Amino acid sequence: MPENLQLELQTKALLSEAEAKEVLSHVQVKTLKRKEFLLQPGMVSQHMRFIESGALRSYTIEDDGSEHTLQLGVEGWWINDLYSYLTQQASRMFIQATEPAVLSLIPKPALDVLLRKHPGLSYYFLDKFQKAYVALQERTLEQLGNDAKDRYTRFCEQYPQLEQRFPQYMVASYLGITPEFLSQLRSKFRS
Amino acid sequence: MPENLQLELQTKALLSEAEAKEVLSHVQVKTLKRKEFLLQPGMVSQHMRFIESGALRSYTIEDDGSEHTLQLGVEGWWINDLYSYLTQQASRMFIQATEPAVLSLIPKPALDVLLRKHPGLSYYFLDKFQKAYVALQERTLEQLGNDAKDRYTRFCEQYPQLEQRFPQYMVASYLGITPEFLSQLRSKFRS
DNA sequence: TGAATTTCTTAAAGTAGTTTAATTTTCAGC
DNA sequence: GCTGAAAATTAAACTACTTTAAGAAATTCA
Repeated sequence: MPENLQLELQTKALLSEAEAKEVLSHVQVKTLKRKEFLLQPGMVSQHMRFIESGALRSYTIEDDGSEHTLQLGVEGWWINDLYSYLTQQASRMFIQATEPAVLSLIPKPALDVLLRKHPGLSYYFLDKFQKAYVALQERTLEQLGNDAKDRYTRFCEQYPQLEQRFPQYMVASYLGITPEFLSQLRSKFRS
Repeated sequence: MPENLQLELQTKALLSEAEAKEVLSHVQVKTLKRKEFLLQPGMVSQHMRFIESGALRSYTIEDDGSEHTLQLGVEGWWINDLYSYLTQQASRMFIQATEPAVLSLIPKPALDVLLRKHPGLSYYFLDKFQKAYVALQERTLEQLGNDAKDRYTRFCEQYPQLEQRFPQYMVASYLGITPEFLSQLRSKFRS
């Protein structure tokens, strides 16, 4: 079933078919209905999670009830609370399916062993982790320096597939603006 | 000379005195005058950099001339462009001394070897890296969710030593507001 | 297919933060 | 201790974004 993960491992992590199959032998497949949760506050993230199909969002809820979107992800992406996964501490995040989704989960203990065994896999995850860090740094600088219109246009350029796929209010929450203001921006943008 | 680094390695990375001395044998000491640069755009970060004494700031300059502060650091902290260091790509950042400073530099090739040799050192840097990631994530959520006043008060709580030590306009640029507005916030805060 | 729910839009009034500009204060370095 | 430069303050006018509210459009799933 985890065909997309196998493809990813062979083409991106440069594993042989046999190596990829070995990784897949540890994988649990998880199916989520729309609105179902993959992770909730208080839980510890026990797996690396690859999206085979569907779409998910990770977000926090503040004391005042406001939601802040950390990540939007679709098939072919990894989604996780890396903090909770790496430190094995309780998460403060929700990860929820925004469309029916199928995920491949690699349990941390199994992955830790596999990483030592297959250098290609280590490099792949090291690279993913570095890219996650850099993307976060970019986002921090973006928020410091640019107004909402610029942030939105760059978001559309950078992630054209996401802008179509997620409700506007989630995109607004990712960008740090209200859905009403995003709606205004979009209508100005069209004319 | 690198006494603070030795202390850090022995108490935080839990290295023996002999191990710490081995690390120190690879260290270059660099002295910076106020306003001197440790890193500039286009350069590749070749070292892990520990602040023995003094204070530094890392920041970018946008096309429109505006500055955005990524990190403020004082003695006992590490400061770097991790992206450039890890990927060995050209940096887009400035790192500048805001006070006369002394740094201990560990060249990347030497550190890569040391990390394999001393597990304590690996765990120490893995932990540092995870914390850097988490701090960045916190900052992203902070900026999405809180207004300037809240961000400033939390900054003061979290880093009381920094608020005193750096010019206000750098703190403002770290928080993503103008120095004028930070000045207003501060005067409201006092009364 | 149709009803219920969720999402999006529009607009007016309000607010948080910026800009500009002039003045004062602080501080580095001789 | 002086001096020039850098940093901080203040205030008024302005703008980007939020809030509130109400109606329209789209989507889900029974």
